[in-house]
Amino acid sequence: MLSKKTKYAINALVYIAKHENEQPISVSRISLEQNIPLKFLESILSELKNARILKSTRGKYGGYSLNGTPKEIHMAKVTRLFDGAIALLPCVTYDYYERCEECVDEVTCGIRQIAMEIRNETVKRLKAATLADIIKREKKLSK
Amino acid sequence: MLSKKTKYAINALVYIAKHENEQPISVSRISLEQNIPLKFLESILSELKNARILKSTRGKYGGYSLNGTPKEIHMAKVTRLFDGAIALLPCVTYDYYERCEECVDEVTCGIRQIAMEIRNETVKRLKAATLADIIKREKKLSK
DNA sequence: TTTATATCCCACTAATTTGGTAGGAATAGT
DNA sequence: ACTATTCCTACCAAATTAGTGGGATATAAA
Repeated sequence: MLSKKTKYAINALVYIAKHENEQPISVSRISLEQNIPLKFLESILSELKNARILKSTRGKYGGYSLNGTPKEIHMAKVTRLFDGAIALLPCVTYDYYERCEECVDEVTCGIRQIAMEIRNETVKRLKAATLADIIKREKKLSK
Repeated sequence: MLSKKTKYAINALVYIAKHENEQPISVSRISLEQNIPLKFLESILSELKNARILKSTRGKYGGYSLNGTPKEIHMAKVTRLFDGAIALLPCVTYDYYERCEECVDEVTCGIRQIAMEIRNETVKRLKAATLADIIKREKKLSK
């Protein structure tokens, strides 16, 4: 399951992407429109900024805007940022590799391949899920 | 990520399946061979029994044996039992359906379809990952 | 220069989940 | 009776998740 943090982050990003012409957008506005607790959202957007997914402008009329196009920002990156590895096992991740403690022999582990196949599929689809793609899907659905 | 409970469960099931001719197998033996804390394993096998994945024999020379063939028992069932829903969002699960609190409108949600596609793929592969399949893969890998 | 509106930053907390442990009752084979 | 087993209930510690609070800092406009 995606954490609330990740879901909030995606909702906020989609909102910002939808209002690209009005950027930057303040935390308080997103909080109101998307029903996300203000201070929590603040910390989320700050993390997104540190990860260079968003950029910020301080002071009056400041706020956040996308650091990149809606086609470049995708769910895999956001998910990894907040929820860590996407794979089912720590031993089949790029970014967060670790041995399985429980594992007697990694090389002959029967579920490792399976976990790897699932990860590949999942990452592929999450990378394809860019903000642009999500917005396109939403438009199609609201027709 | 799979929880330790799920991984322990799968390891234990694979072990039992591998020793089908010597069944029933005691908790203490599996605990020793698979390096799983005894009391924790006890509770895991008990849950597997309540879910009718294992069956038990009490008393001396008792233990656990598979309730079904190694081809019938698969990772999807075990994962769901211990970790709950497999999907990324609560609104795209069969067994554990719940609205996303964060969601403004489920029908036009752009990431719901994506989550559904990923779930379908993942469940398909986890269902294919039967004990028989896992053991076959292990044999292949140890050659 | 003051004021209003922003982000930034650091510390704290409450609730939930995860990964166990402890102790003893019930059961069955020898 | 003895011994090895599952069964059952309660408890517990650590980690993670989902936040909150308070104030410093920056910037545009009046």
